[in-house]
Amino acid sequence: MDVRQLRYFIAIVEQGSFSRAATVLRIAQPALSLHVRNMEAHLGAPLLFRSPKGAVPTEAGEILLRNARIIVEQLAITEEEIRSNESDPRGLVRLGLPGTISEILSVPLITAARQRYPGIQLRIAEAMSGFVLEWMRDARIDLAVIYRKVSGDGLSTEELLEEELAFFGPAGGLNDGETLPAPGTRVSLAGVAGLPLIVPGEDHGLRLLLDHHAEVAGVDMNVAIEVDSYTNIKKLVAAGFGCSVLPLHSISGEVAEGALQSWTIDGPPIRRPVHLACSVERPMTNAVAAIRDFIPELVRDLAREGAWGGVSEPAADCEKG
Amino acid sequence: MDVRQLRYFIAIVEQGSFSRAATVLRIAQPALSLHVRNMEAHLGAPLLFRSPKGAVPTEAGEILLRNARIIVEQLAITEEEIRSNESDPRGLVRLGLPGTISEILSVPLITAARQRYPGIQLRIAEAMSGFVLEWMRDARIDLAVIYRKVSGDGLSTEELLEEELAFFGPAGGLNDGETLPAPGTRVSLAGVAGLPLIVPGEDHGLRLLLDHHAEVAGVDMNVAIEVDSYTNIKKLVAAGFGCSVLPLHSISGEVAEGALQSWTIDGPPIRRPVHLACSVERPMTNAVAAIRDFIPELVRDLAREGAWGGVSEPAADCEKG
DNA sequence: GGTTAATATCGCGTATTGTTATGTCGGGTG
DNA sequence: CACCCGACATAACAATACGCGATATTAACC
Repeated sequence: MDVRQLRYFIAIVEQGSFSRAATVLRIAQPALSLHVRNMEAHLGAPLLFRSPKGAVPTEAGEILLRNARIIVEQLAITEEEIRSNESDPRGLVRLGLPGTISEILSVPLITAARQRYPGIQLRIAEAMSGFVLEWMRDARIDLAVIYRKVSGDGLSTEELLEEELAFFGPAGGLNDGETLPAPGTRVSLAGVAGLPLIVPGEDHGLRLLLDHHAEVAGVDMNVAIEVDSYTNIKKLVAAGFGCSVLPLHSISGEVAEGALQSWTIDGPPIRRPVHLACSVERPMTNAVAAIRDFIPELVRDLAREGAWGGVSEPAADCEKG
Repeated sequence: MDVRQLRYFIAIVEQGSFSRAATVLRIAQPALSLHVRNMEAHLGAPLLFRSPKGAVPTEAGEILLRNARIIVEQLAITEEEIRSNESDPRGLVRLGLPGTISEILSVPLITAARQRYPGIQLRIAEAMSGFVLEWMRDARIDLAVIYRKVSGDGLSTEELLEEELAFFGPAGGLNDGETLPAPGTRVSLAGVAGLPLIVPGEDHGLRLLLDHHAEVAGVDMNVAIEVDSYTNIKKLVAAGFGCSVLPLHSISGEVAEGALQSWTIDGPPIRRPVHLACSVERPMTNAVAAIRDFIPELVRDLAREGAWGGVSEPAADCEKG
């Protein structure tokens, strides 16, 4: 049996007549005769009692009618459910962020997402870029913001922007008396590499980036302290134990407060891309897809407002489907 | 959406692959591609996540799958329900019978019907033929056994048999001393009309029949007592207050017990047809139809066994559908 | 880099579905 | 009582959908 036949049957019973149902259904009356006849043949029982005044359901017809209504209704509900799920996604979205990104993105994202997608529950996990990527591979999170482009391995990334890293030091000068560059001047990598540096450990993306730039520039870095936390790096720098390199936006607060001072690095700027990663091998819930599409928008807005120190809005290259 | 598409979709998900589902469904794989694509276009959402390893449902697909299973199941249940209802009718069947018929038919009918159609509940109402017909018109009963042929008025009748009426009197002779015919002899209507008669009132089918026969034979009936109950007629006759005319079978018990004696009426036999009436304008439940078809069979069997004094098995003429 | 195994696309034949025209049957009406 | 009308049934034909086979495309695997 076919739902179309069920619909037709319901219409006939509701109209009490083949011909009236035909006009309502905008088809010709013989089509209904045929359909009912086929159904009756299929079920081996008369469904409608025809009379010159119209048609009324037989006992079998009553049974069919009762069930047909349920089935047709169920179908409509199903379509509605799917459609509403498309237009108004709901469910949990787990997002992994590195600390510096979280610091600037978490609050705007949560507030904006809650407003735009009330049905979506965001769970943000904060960790270093490497861990975030690992979680992503383990499917412990649905989306990740990381500092590298990843392709293959079931992941796909979309570049959000490129952050420019800034060299910064304590506003009050270094504890060991070494002189810092004059405020507002441009500094060269070679000129500051000799200052005591507070940087993350060697398996960190930022450290690798700095090492790479130092190598290209042919200078040795004077690594004074290795700390695996952006907050602690900033605190140690503010306390005068050395200088460091971090995204501009993550130190702008302390700079404004007068705890830190920063210099623009001369020569090739040290930049790192910020990517949004999503799984390409698992089907994504609509909630995840909504957030995935929402984050780049939000980041663009933040960058435009100047809230994000980064630059360069790249073209999207994340396969979305 | 179409149930066929739902079935196909379920098969694809269960098989985890378009092509495997195609072989299971015994259709070509491109057909499945098309169907899924149509469904996705219709719903405005991807349903399956295709990969070189097969296909898994997306979020929308999961919703659809869950509902599709229910719908397909519901359809199967519906068909099953209708079919089982056809093969094993159940429900209430209200049957109206005149007293003399009930006396012979009720017990065999109830026992036989209960065995053959365990799902059917028989409710037998007993009343004089005229009342039974009235109930039938008021749709207070589904089937009626009556003594006349009825056509039109939304009713249709099937003749079950023709009862032959017998003249009978008290075995011990009449109270007033009038002489009864010799046992075993044939009597003429004219010869017995003068005896005191105990008959039903004038609006009774049996009384009308007797009046008609008396008129045709040109004799006057000596109506001694009018009683509207077959049982009471028999009791009064047995008590010697007069003679009467009733169907042979309804007095055979008392004749055998020696309470009554009966004579065959010479000349044109007094007969009345027994009809089974059913509504032709209301659709009949299968239970009613089953009993309607069952009663003639049973009556035939009873007549064959001799349990029914009637004769003449007519051809069925009741429209059955 | 070729092979394999999966889905997507295309063109065509056929079966299903719907339409128009006509038939049949009952009931109501002059 | 004949007539007409309204309702369902039937038949021949047209449009659409469906399924098939061949082939393209893609990603994974060796």
